[in-house]
Amino acid sequence: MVDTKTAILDAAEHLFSSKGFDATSLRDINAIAQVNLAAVNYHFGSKDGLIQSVLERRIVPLNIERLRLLDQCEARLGNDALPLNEILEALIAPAVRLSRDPKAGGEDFMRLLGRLFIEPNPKVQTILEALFGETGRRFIKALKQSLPNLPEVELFWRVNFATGAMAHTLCDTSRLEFISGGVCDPNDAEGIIHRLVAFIAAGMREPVSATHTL
Amino acid sequence: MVDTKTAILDAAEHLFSSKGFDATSLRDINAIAQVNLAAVNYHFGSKDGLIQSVLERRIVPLNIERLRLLDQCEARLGNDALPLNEILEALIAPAVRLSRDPKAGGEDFMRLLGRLFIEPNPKVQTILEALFGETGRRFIKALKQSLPNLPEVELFWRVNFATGAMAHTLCDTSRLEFISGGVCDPNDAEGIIHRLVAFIAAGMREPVSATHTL
DNA sequence: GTCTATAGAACGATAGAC
DNA sequence: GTCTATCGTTCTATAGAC
Repeated sequence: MVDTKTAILDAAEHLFSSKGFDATSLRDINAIAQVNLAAVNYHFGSKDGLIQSVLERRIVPLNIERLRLLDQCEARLGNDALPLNEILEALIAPAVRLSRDPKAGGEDFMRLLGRLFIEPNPKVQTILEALFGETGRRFIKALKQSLPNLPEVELFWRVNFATGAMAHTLCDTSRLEFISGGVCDPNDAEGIIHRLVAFIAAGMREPVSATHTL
Repeated sequence: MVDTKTAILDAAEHLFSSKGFDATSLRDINAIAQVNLAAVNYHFGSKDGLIQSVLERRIVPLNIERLRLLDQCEARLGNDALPLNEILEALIAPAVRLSRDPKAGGEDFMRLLGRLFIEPNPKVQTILEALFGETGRRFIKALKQSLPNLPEVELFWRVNFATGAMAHTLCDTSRLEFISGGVCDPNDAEGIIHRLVAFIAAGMREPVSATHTL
Protein backbone atom coordinates (compact mmCIF):
# COMPACT_ATOMS: atom_id res chain seq x y z
CA MET A 1 0.00 0.00 0.00
CA VAL A 2 1.37 3.39 -1.03
CA ASP A 3 1.02 6.37 1.24
CA THR A 4 -1.87 8.77 1.01
CA LYS A 5 -0.02 11.55 -0.81
CA THR A 6 1.26 9.19 -3.51
CA ALA A 7 -2.15 7.58 -3.92
CA ILE A 8 -3.67 11.03 -4.44
CA LEU A 9 -0.96 12.07 -6.91
CA ASP A 10 -1.41 8.87 -8.94
CA ALA A 11 -5.15 9.22 -9.08
CA ALA A 12 -4.99 12.92 -9.90
CA GLU A 13 -2.47 12.41 -12.68
CA HIS A 14 -4.64 9.78 -14.28
CA LEU A 15 -7.88 11.70 -13.97
CA PHE A 16 -6.53 15.13 -14.93
CA SER A 17 -5.06 13.61 -18.07
CA SER A 18 -8.07 11.59 -19.07
CA LYS A 19 -10.87 13.99 -18.14
CA GLY A 20 -9.13 17.33 -17.88
CA PHE A 21 -8.39 19.44 -14.85
CA ASP A 22 -11.73 21.19 -14.56
CA ALA A 23 -13.81 18.14 -15.29
CA THR A 24 -12.10 16.18 -12.54
CA SER A 25 -13.58 16.67 -9.11
CA LEU A 26 -11.80 16.08 -5.86
CA ARG A 27 -14.47 13.50 -5.21
CA ASP A 28 -13.40 11.56 -8.30
CA ILE A 29 -9.79 11.64 -7.16
CA ASN A 30 -10.54 10.60 -3.63
CA ALA A 31 -12.76 7.77 -4.79
CA ILE A 32 -9.94 6.25 -6.86
CA ALA A 33 -7.23 6.96 -4.30
CA GLN A 34 -9.44 5.45 -1.60
CA VAL A 35 -8.89 8.38 0.67
CA ASN A 36 -11.13 10.86 2.37
CA LEU A 37 -12.68 13.90 0.79
CA ALA A 38 -10.70 16.24 3.01
CA ALA A 39 -7.34 14.60 2.28
CA VAL A 40 -6.47 16.70 -0.77
CA ASN A 41 -6.99 19.92 1.06
CA TYR A 42 -5.00 18.64 3.99
CA HIS A 43 -1.98 17.47 1.97
CA PHE A 44 -1.92 19.95 -0.92
CA GLY A 45 -3.87 22.95 0.32
CA SER A 46 -6.17 23.15 -2.67
CA LYS A 47 -6.87 21.72 -6.09
CA ASP A 48 -4.35 24.18 -7.55
CA GLY A 49 -1.68 23.00 -5.13
CA LEU A 50 -2.40 19.47 -6.21
CA ILE A 51 -1.81 20.09 -9.91
CA GLN A 52 1.45 21.85 -9.09
CA SER A 53 2.65 18.78 -7.17
CA VAL A 54 1.51 16.44 -9.93
CA LEU A 55 3.63 18.36 -12.43
CA GLU A 56 6.72 18.73 -10.27
CA ARG A 57 6.90 15.04 -9.48
CA ARG A 58 7.55 14.16 -13.13
CA ILE A 59 9.10 17.24 -14.69
CA VAL A 60 11.89 17.89 -12.22
CA PRO A 61 13.50 14.44 -12.67
CA LEU A 62 12.84 14.57 -16.41
CA ASN A 63 14.76 17.80 -16.87
CA ILE A 64 17.57 16.64 -14.58
CA GLU A 65 18.01 13.64 -16.85
CA ARG A 66 17.92 15.79 -19.99
CA LEU A 67 20.59 18.13 -18.68
CA ARG A 68 22.66 15.19 -17.46
CA LEU A 69 22.74 13.78 -21.00
CA LEU A 70 23.58 17.21 -22.42
CA ASP A 71 26.39 17.70 -19.88
CA GLN A 72 27.70 14.26 -20.72
CA CYS A 73 27.97 15.17 -24.41
CA GLU A 74 29.68 18.44 -23.62
CA ALA A 75 32.19 16.76 -21.33
CA ARG A 76 33.03 14.25 -24.01
CA LEU A 77 33.44 16.80 -26.78
CA GLY A 78 35.01 19.68 -24.89
CA ASN A 79 34.44 23.08 -26.48
CA ASP A 80 33.36 21.80 -29.88
CA ALA A 81 29.81 22.35 -31.02
CA LEU A 82 27.77 19.29 -30.17
CA PRO A 83 26.40 17.16 -33.00
CA LEU A 84 22.79 18.12 -33.68
CA ASN A 85 21.43 14.60 -33.31
CA GLU A 86 22.97 14.16 -29.88
CA ILE A 87 21.44 17.38 -28.57
CA LEU A 88 18.05 16.37 -29.89
CA GLU A 89 18.41 12.93 -28.40
CA ALA A 90 19.25 14.36 -24.97
CA LEU A 91 16.09 16.46 -25.22
CA ILE A 92 13.78 13.84 -26.64
CA ALA A 93 14.85 10.45 -25.32
CA PRO A 94 14.12 11.00 -21.61
CA ALA A 95 10.67 12.34 -22.42
CA VAL A 96 9.75 9.51 -24.78
CA ARG A 97 10.99 6.91 -22.32
CA LEU A 98 9.00 8.49 -19.53
CA SER A 99 5.91 8.66 -21.72
CA ARG A 100 6.16 4.95 -22.48
CA ASP A 101 6.94 3.86 -18.93
CA PRO A 102 3.78 2.44 -17.38
CA LYS A 103 5.34 2.57 -13.93
CA ALA A 104 5.57 6.34 -14.21
CA GLY A 105 2.00 6.84 -15.33
CA GLY A 106 3.72 7.72 -18.60
CA GLU A 107 1.15 8.41 -21.24
CA ASP A 108 -1.21 9.88 -18.69
CA PHE A 109 1.28 12.45 -17.60
CA MET A 110 2.31 13.49 -21.08
CA ARG A 111 -1.25 13.99 -22.20
CA LEU A 112 -1.81 16.17 -19.17
CA LEU A 113 1.28 18.15 -20.06
CA GLY A 114 0.10 18.50 -23.65
CA ARG A 115 -3.15 19.93 -22.41
CA LEU A 116 -1.45 22.40 -20.14
CA PHE A 117 0.90 23.63 -22.85
CA ILE A 118 -1.97 25.12 -24.82
CA GLU A 119 -3.67 26.42 -21.71
CA PRO A 120 -3.82 30.22 -21.92
CA ASN A 121 -4.37 30.49 -18.16
CA PRO A 122 -1.50 32.71 -16.94
CA LYS A 123 -1.16 30.80 -13.69
CA VAL A 124 -0.57 27.57 -15.60
CA GLN A 125 1.90 29.26 -17.92
CA THR A 126 3.83 30.63 -14.95
CA ILE A 127 4.14 27.14 -13.49
CA LEU A 128 5.36 25.74 -16.83
CA GLU A 129 7.86 28.54 -17.35
CA ALA A 130 9.25 27.88 -13.87
CA LEU A 131 9.52 24.17 -14.60
CA PHE A 132 10.86 24.28 -18.17
CA GLY A 133 12.39 27.71 -18.70
CA GLU A 134 15.98 27.04 -17.71
CA THR A 135 16.17 23.66 -19.43
CA GLY A 136 14.72 25.13 -22.61
CA ARG A 137 17.28 27.92 -22.67
CA ARG A 138 20.14 25.47 -22.19
CA PHE A 139 19.00 23.44 -25.18
CA ILE A 140 18.38 26.45 -27.39
CA LYS A 141 21.91 27.62 -26.64
CA ALA A 142 23.31 24.22 -27.60
CA LEU A 143 21.26 24.17 -30.80
CA LYS A 144 22.51 27.63 -31.75
CA GLN A 145 26.11 26.48 -31.39
CA SER A 146 25.37 23.40 -33.39
CA LEU A 147 23.75 25.35 -36.23
CA PRO A 148 25.88 28.51 -36.42
CA ASN A 149 24.75 29.41 -39.94
CA LEU A 150 21.04 29.29 -39.21
CA PRO A 151 19.59 32.77 -38.55
CA GLU A 152 18.16 33.11 -35.08
CA VAL A 153 14.62 33.78 -36.28
CA GLU A 154 14.66 30.56 -38.30
CA LEU A 155 16.09 28.61 -35.37
CA PHE A 156 13.27 29.73 -33.10
CA TRP A 157 10.62 28.79 -35.63
CA ARG A 158 12.17 25.39 -36.10
CA VAL A 159 12.42 24.81 -32.37
CA ASN A 160 8.75 25.62 -32.23
CA PHE A 161 7.93 23.07 -34.95
CA ALA A 162 10.13 20.50 -33.23
CA THR A 163 8.37 21.09 -29.93
CA GLY A 164 5.05 20.44 -31.62
CA ALA A 165 6.20 17.23 -33.25
CA MET A 166 7.57 15.99 -29.96
CA ALA A 167 4.64 17.07 -27.82
CA HIS A 168 2.07 15.58 -30.17
CA THR A 169 3.93 12.28 -30.27
CA LEU A 170 4.25 12.18 -26.50
CA CYS A 171 0.56 12.86 -26.00
CA ASP A 172 -0.92 10.74 -28.69
CA THR A 173 -0.85 7.04 -28.16
CA SER A 174 -3.82 5.66 -29.94
CA ARG A 175 -4.63 7.88 -32.91
CA LEU A 176 -1.56 6.97 -34.90
CA GLU A 177 -2.12 3.29 -34.26
CA PHE A 178 -5.69 3.71 -35.48
CA ILE A 179 -4.87 5.81 -38.55
CA SER A 180 -2.04 3.51 -39.58
CA GLY A 181 -4.20 0.44 -39.20
CA GLY A 182 -1.87 -0.99 -36.57
CA VAL A 183 1.25 -0.56 -38.68
CA CYS A 184 2.84 1.80 -36.15
CA ASP A 185 3.62 0.54 -32.66
CA PRO A 186 3.20 3.35 -30.14
CA ASN A 187 5.04 1.38 -27.45
CA ASP A 188 8.32 1.16 -29.34
CA ALA A 189 10.09 3.90 -27.38
CA GLU A 190 13.51 3.51 -28.99
CA GLY A 191 12.00 3.44 -32.46
CA ILE A 192 10.09 6.63 -31.73
CA ILE A 193 13.21 8.36 -30.41
CA HIS A 194 15.20 7.41 -33.49
CA ARG A 195 12.49 8.50 -35.92
CA LEU A 196 11.69 11.71 -34.12
CA VAL A 197 15.33 12.76 -33.85
CA ALA A 198 15.87 12.03 -37.55
CA PHE A 199 12.75 13.95 -38.60
CA ILE A 200 13.55 16.99 -36.51
CA ALA A 201 17.24 17.02 -37.41
CA ALA A 202 16.34 17.03 -41.11
CA GLY A 203 14.00 19.98 -40.63
CA MET A 204 16.58 21.81 -38.54
CA ARG A 205 19.37 21.34 -41.08
CA GLU A 206 17.31 22.31 -44.13
CA PRO A 207 18.87 25.31 -45.89
CA VAL A 208 16.84 28.48 -45.60
CA SER A 209 15.10 29.15 -48.89
CA ALA A 210 13.57 32.35 -50.19
CA THR A 211 9.84 32.75 -49.80
CA HIS A 212 8.22 31.43 -52.92
CA THR A 213 4.97 32.77 -54.26
CA LEU A 214 1.94 30.65 -54.95
CA MET B 1 -26.14 43.14 -34.59
CA VAL B 2 -25.58 39.50 -35.40
CA ASP B 3 -28.30 36.96 -34.81
CA THR B 4 -28.58 35.00 -31.60
CA LYS B 5 -27.10 31.75 -32.91
CA THR B 6 -24.03 33.48 -34.30
CA ALA B 7 -23.54 35.49 -31.13
CA ILE B 8 -23.63 32.29 -29.10
CA LEU B 9 -21.22 30.50 -31.44
CA ASP B 10 -18.76 33.39 -31.31
CA ALA B 11 -18.86 33.60 -27.54
CA ALA B 12 -18.62 29.83 -27.12
CA GLU B 13 -15.66 29.57 -29.48
CA HIS B 14 -13.81 32.24 -27.59
CA LEU B 15 -14.58 30.90 -24.13
CA PHE B 16 -14.08 27.20 -24.91
CA SER B 17 -10.68 28.01 -26.34
CA SER B 18 -9.54 30.29 -23.56
CA LYS B 19 -10.97 28.50 -20.54
CA GLY B 20 -11.65 25.01 -21.80
CA PHE B 21 -14.92 23.27 -22.48
CA ASP B 22 -15.65 22.11 -18.96
CA ALA B 23 -14.58 25.30 -17.27
CA THR B 24 -16.92 27.35 -19.45
CA SER B 25 -20.46 27.59 -18.18
CA LEU B 26 -23.47 28.40 -20.26
CA ARG B 27 -23.84 31.43 -18.04
CA ASP B 28 -20.42 32.69 -19.16
CA ILE B 29 -21.39 32.23 -22.80
CA ASN B 30 -24.75 33.88 -22.49
CA ALA B 31 -23.29 36.81 -20.59
CA ILE B 32 -20.85 37.57 -23.43
CA ALA B 33 -23.34 36.82 -26.20
CA GLN B 34 -25.89 39.02 -24.42
CA VAL B 35 -28.56 36.38 -24.72
CA ASN B 36 -30.70 34.56 -22.27
CA LEU B 37 -29.71 31.60 -20.16
CA ALA B 38 -32.14 29.32 -21.95
CA ALA B 39 -31.01 30.34 -25.45
CA VAL B 40 -28.27 27.71 -25.81
CA ASN B 41 -30.59 24.89 -24.97
CA TYR B 42 -33.17 26.24 -27.33
CA HIS B 43 -30.87 26.65 -30.33
CA PHE B 44 -28.39 23.82 -29.83
CA GLY B 45 -30.17 21.34 -27.59
CA SER B 46 -27.37 21.07 -25.06
CA LYS B 47 -23.83 22.07 -24.31
CA ASP B 48 -22.63 19.08 -26.38
CA GLY B 49 -24.71 20.18 -29.35
CA LEU B 50 -23.13 23.60 -29.05
CA ILE B 51 -19.54 22.35 -29.27
CA GLN B 52 -20.44 20.26 -32.30
CA SER B 53 -21.81 23.35 -34.06
CA VAL B 54 -18.79 25.41 -33.05
CA LEU B 55 -16.49 22.87 -34.68
CA GLU B 56 -18.52 22.35 -37.83
CA ARG B 57 -18.72 26.05 -38.59
CA ARG B 58 -14.95 26.28 -39.09
CA ILE B 59 -13.79 22.81 -40.04
CA VAL B 60 -16.18 22.10 -42.91
CA PRO B 61 -15.11 25.16 -44.96
CA LEU B 62 -11.47 24.59 -43.98
CA ASN B 63 -11.41 21.07 -45.39
CA ILE B 64 -13.32 22.10 -48.49
CA GLU B 65 -10.60 24.65 -49.19
CA ARG B 66 -7.84 22.10 -48.55
CA LEU B 67 -9.35 19.60 -50.95
CA ARG B 68 -9.97 22.33 -53.51
CA LEU B 69 -6.26 23.18 -53.51
CA LEU B 70 -5.35 19.50 -53.75
CA ASP B 71 -7.77 18.94 -56.63
CA GLN B 72 -6.35 22.00 -58.36
CA CYS B 73 -2.83 20.53 -58.19
CA GLU B 74 -4.02 17.20 -59.49
CA ALA B 75 -5.90 18.79 -62.39
CA ARG B 76 -2.81 20.73 -63.37
CA LEU B 77 -0.43 17.79 -63.19
CA GLY B 78 -2.63 15.00 -64.49
CA ASN B 79 -1.64 11.53 -63.31
CA ASP B 80 1.86 12.47 -62.16
CA ALA B 81 2.68 12.30 -58.48
CA LEU B 82 2.21 15.72 -56.96
CA PRO B 83 5.25 17.60 -55.68
CA LEU B 84 5.58 17.12 -51.94
CA ASN B 85 5.67 20.81 -51.14
CA GLU B 86 2.44 21.50 -52.99
CA ILE B 87 0.59 18.77 -51.12
CA LEU B 88 1.85 20.10 -47.80
CA GLU B 89 0.93 23.61 -48.77
CA ALA B 90 -2.63 22.57 -49.66
CA LEU B 91 -2.89 20.98 -46.24
CA ILE B 92 -1.21 23.69 -44.22
CA ALA B 93 -1.93 27.02 -45.85
CA PRO B 94 -5.72 27.13 -45.35
CA ALA B 95 -5.32 26.23 -41.68
CA VAL B 96 -2.61 28.80 -41.01
CA ARG B 97 -4.55 31.51 -42.80
CA LEU B 98 -7.67 30.66 -40.81
CA SER B 99 -5.71 30.66 -37.57
CA ARG B 100 -4.38 34.14 -38.29
CA ASP B 101 -7.67 35.61 -39.48
CA PRO B 102 -9.16 37.70 -36.68
CA LYS B 103 -12.50 37.84 -38.50
CA ALA B 104 -12.78 34.06 -38.18
CA GLY B 105 -11.94 33.98 -34.48
CA GLY B 106 -8.77 32.35 -35.79
CA GLU B 107 -6.41 31.69 -32.94
CA ASP B 108 -9.30 30.99 -30.61
CA PHE B 109 -10.62 28.26 -32.80
CA MET B 110 -7.28 26.57 -33.40
CA ARG B 111 -6.47 26.47 -29.72
CA LEU B 112 -9.82 24.86 -29.11
CA LEU B 113 -9.06 22.33 -31.79
CA GLY B 114 -5.64 21.65 -30.30
CA ARG B 115 -7.28 20.96 -26.98
CA LEU B 116 -9.79 18.58 -28.48
CA PHE B 117 -7.18 16.65 -30.42
CA ILE B 118 -5.63 15.36 -27.22
CA GLU B 119 -8.99 14.79 -25.59
CA PRO B 120 -9.39 11.09 -24.86
CA ASN B 121 -13.17 11.48 -24.58
CA PRO B 122 -14.53 9.03 -27.18
CA LYS B 123 -17.43 11.30 -28.08
CA VAL B 124 -15.02 14.08 -28.98
CA GLN B 125 -12.85 11.70 -30.97
CA THR B 126 -15.88 10.50 -32.90
CA ILE B 127 -16.78 14.06 -33.83
CA LEU B 128 -13.22 14.76 -34.99
CA GLU B 129 -12.98 11.55 -37.01
CA ALA B 130 -16.24 12.47 -38.74
CA LEU B 131 -14.94 15.97 -39.49
CA PHE B 132 -11.36 15.15 -40.51
CA GLY B 133 -11.26 11.48 -41.50
CA GLU B 134 -11.93 11.72 -45.20
CA THR B 135 -9.71 14.75 -45.75
CA GLY B 136 -6.89 13.08 -43.85
CA ARG B 137 -7.10 9.95 -45.97
CA ARG B 138 -7.03 11.98 -49.18
CA PHE B 139 -3.84 13.72 -48.10
CA ILE B 140 -2.16 10.54 -46.90
CA LYS B 141 -2.88 8.97 -50.27
CA ALA B 142 -1.32 11.93 -52.06
CA LEU B 143 1.72 11.83 -49.79
CA LYS B 144 2.19 8.13 -50.46
CA GLN B 145 2.21 8.75 -54.20
CA SER B 146 4.62 11.60 -53.75
CA LEU B 147 7.04 9.52 -51.64
CA PRO B 148 6.85 6.09 -53.29
CA ASN B 149 10.11 4.88 -51.77
CA LEU B 150 9.23 5.67 -48.18
CA PRO B 151 7.96 2.58 -46.30
CA GLU B 152 4.41 2.95 -45.11
CA VAL B 153 5.29 2.68 -41.44
CA GLU B 154 7.77 5.54 -41.77
CA LEU B 155 5.25 7.63 -43.68
CA PHE B 156 2.69 7.29 -40.92
CA TRP B 157 5.19 8.25 -38.24
CA ARG B 158 6.27 11.28 -40.22
CA VAL B 159 2.69 12.33 -40.85
CA ASN B 160 2.22 12.13 -37.12
CA PHE B 161 5.24 14.35 -36.47
CA ALA B 162 4.06 16.78 -39.14
CA THR B 163 0.62 16.94 -37.58
CA GLY B 164 2.19 17.84 -34.26
CA ALA B 165 4.37 20.56 -35.73
CA MET B 166 1.38 22.05 -37.53
CA ALA B 167 -1.05 21.74 -34.63
CA HIS B 168 1.34 23.27 -32.14
CA THR B 169 2.05 26.18 -34.44
CA LEU B 170 -1.63 26.78 -35.06
CA CYS B 171 -2.44 26.75 -31.36
CA ASP B 172 0.45 28.67 -30.01
CA THR B 173 0.48 32.36 -30.63
CA SER B 174 2.31 33.90 -27.76
CA ARG B 175 4.85 31.43 -26.40
CA LEU B 176 7.13 31.56 -29.41
CA GLU B 177 7.03 35.34 -29.44
CA PHE B 178 7.97 35.30 -25.76
CA ILE B 179 10.73 32.69 -26.03
CA SER B 180 12.25 34.35 -29.07
CA GLY B 181 12.22 37.74 -27.40
CA GLY B 182 9.98 39.16 -30.12
CA VAL B 183 12.18 37.95 -32.97
CA CYS B 184 9.40 35.77 -34.41
CA ASP B 185 6.20 37.38 -35.63
CA PRO B 186 3.26 35.05 -34.99
CA ASN B 187 1.02 37.09 -37.30
CA ASP B 188 3.10 36.52 -40.43
CA ALA B 189 0.84 33.86 -41.93
CA GLU B 190 2.67 33.49 -45.23
CA GLY B 191 6.04 33.28 -43.49
CA ILE B 192 4.71 30.57 -41.21
CA ILE B 193 3.32 28.59 -44.13
CA HIS B 194 6.61 28.78 -46.00
CA ARG B 195 8.70 27.77 -42.98
CA LEU B 196 6.38 25.01 -41.87
CA VAL B 197 6.16 23.47 -45.33
CA ALA B 198 9.95 23.57 -45.67
CA PHE B 199 10.52 22.02 -42.25
CA ILE B 200 8.03 19.22 -42.75
CA ALA B 201 9.12 18.51 -46.32
CA ALA B 202 12.72 18.10 -45.16
CA GLY B 203 11.67 15.64 -42.48
CA MET B 204 9.47 13.76 -44.91
CA ARG B 205 12.19 13.43 -47.53
CA GLU B 206 14.95 12.36 -45.12
CA PRO B 207 16.30 8.94 -46.11
CA VAL B 208 15.41 6.19 -43.67
CA SER B 209 18.46 5.33 -41.60
CA ALA B 210 19.13 2.23 -39.55
CA THR B 211 18.45 2.47 -35.86
CA HIS B 212 21.64 3.51 -34.19
CA THR B 213 22.56 2.50 -30.69
CA LEU B 214 23.41 4.93 -27.97
C1' DG C 1 -38.53 32.66 -30.11
C1' DT C 2 -37.30 34.79 -25.81
C1' DC C 3 -37.81 35.36 -21.11
C1' DT C 4 -38.08 34.25 -15.55
C1' DA C 5 -37.77 31.10 -12.17
C1' DT C 6 -36.24 27.16 -10.27
C1' DA C 7 -35.48 22.26 -9.87
C1' DG C 8 -31.97 19.00 -8.83
C1' DA C 9 -27.36 17.82 -8.53
C1' DA C 10 -22.36 18.48 -7.93
C1' DC C 11 -18.74 21.30 -6.66
C1' DG C 12 -14.44 23.21 -3.57
C1' DA C 13 -13.46 24.11 0.81
C1' DT C 14 -13.61 24.03 5.82
C1' DA C 15 -14.92 23.24 10.75
C1' DG C 16 -14.33 20.33 14.32
C1' DA C 17 -14.42 15.50 16.48
C1' DC C 18 -11.20 11.85 17.20
C1' DG D 1 -3.32 12.68 10.05
C1' DT D 2 -7.89 11.09 9.07
C1' DC D 3 -12.67 11.27 9.46
C1' DT D 4 -17.95 13.17 9.09
C1' DA D 5 -20.84 16.67 8.21
C1' DT D 6 -22.04 20.60 5.98
C1' DC D 7 -21.76 25.48 4.20
C1' DG D 8 -22.20 28.33 0.36
C1' DT D 9 -21.72 28.37 -4.45
C1' DT D 10 -22.35 27.16 -9.13
C1' DC D 11 -23.75 24.23 -12.57
C1' DT D 12 -26.98 22.16 -16.62
C1' DA D 13 -31.37 21.69 -17.86
C1' DT D 14 -36.26 22.49 -18.03
C1' DA D 15 -41.01 24.14 -17.08
C1' DG D 16 -44.05 27.48 -18.26
C1' DA D 17 -45.45 32.65 -18.95
C1' DC D 18 -45.49 35.85 -22.68
